[in-house]
Amino acid sequence: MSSESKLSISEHAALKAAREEFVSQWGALGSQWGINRTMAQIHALLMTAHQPITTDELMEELEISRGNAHTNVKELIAWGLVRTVVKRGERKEFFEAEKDVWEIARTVARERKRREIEPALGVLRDCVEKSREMQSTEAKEFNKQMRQLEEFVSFASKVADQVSAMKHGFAVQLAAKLLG
Amino acid sequence: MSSESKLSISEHAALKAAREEFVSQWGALGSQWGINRTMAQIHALLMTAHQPITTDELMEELEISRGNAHTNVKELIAWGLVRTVVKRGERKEFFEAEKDVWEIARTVARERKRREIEPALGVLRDCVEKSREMQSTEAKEFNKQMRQLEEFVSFASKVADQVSAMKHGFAVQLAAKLLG
DNA sequence: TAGAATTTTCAGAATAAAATGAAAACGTGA
DNA sequence: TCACGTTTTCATTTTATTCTGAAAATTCTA
Repeated sequence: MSSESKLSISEHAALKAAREEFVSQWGALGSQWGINRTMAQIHALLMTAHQPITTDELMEELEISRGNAHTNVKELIAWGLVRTVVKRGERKEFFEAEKDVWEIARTVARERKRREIEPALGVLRDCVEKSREMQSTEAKEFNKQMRQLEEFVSFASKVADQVSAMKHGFAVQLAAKLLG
Repeated sequence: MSSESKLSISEHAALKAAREEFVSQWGALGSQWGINRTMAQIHALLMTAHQPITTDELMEELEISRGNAHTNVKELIAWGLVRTVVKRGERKEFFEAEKDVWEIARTVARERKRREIEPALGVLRDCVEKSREMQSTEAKEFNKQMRQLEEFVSFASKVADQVSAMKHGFAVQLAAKLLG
């Protein structure tokens, strides 16, 4: 065995270890957000895969059941972060993740806006509306607080729109500006 | 009973209802994030309170136990969103929330950076480091992906810094610009 | 410093979320 | 249409999180 192939072997093992570290840590971080651990792990695995992966491979890599793998892959597809790939001559479905980080950011911005910001805006607008005509000091304070919160969440909503409409190049520019 | 005081009474009830709606919905929204329902509800209650509130009042308003109220108030204090108020002649502690929305945003930006962004950056830097010298195509792909993610999370970190250093007035300007 | 008021802790109970695995449904080629 | 490989569903189990309530610790007052 040549020294080069020895290197290859240890490098292969080290890469596998690094990737496993990423998958596992990313899963832990995900659950600190509202994201379920398995979903985050599957996403991490697919983001760092060099080729599309089947449900069976996910099950094996993460040591999870078929139902779990299936549900979470479908959830990632619903988010728009993963897509199905059909390979000719193969009956199984393969999955691959979007790898472009800015594309991922845009997708997440769009989805979080839809799932989190918009419902919050609804609640706030409702509260503003309900307390609009009230006369007491307390009611006026409440109305003011609700209006301020609404204004802020509305701002967040616009930011999400801007981000999700942002072209890759412009994002890089903006990043450079901010980081410089 | 004058018509004015009748109005007051129904207005009072309507305000109470609106506030309860806000507290309950805000709690539900919070749990969609990584935030526990009770903590979000306490925060909502304190944000819309016209005066500081005791643990016993929280317990009564939200129908929760002392332990629960205590733990979550302390957690809000740890986030920097709530502070203790001592009233002369009172042995009980009172709590009040920061009400300025931009101040809240700055605090949340600072804390989320510390709790979520920085650990993520740690993981990514570790993965970049570990795969830096590897030779195989797969390893190079992995390293590239990790570098791109690191760059992005680093950007998010800078944004968080900017926001948490932002003066109130500047935030309003920026908002106007973006909303216009 | 006793003792009363208040805060804090934490073991156990209750609840919510996630995972399993097997059955059902689906789709395809013979 | 049948048989087989695959995907999907979902009742049940497991795990994780949150909550309770009472005891312990702390703080204040007289």
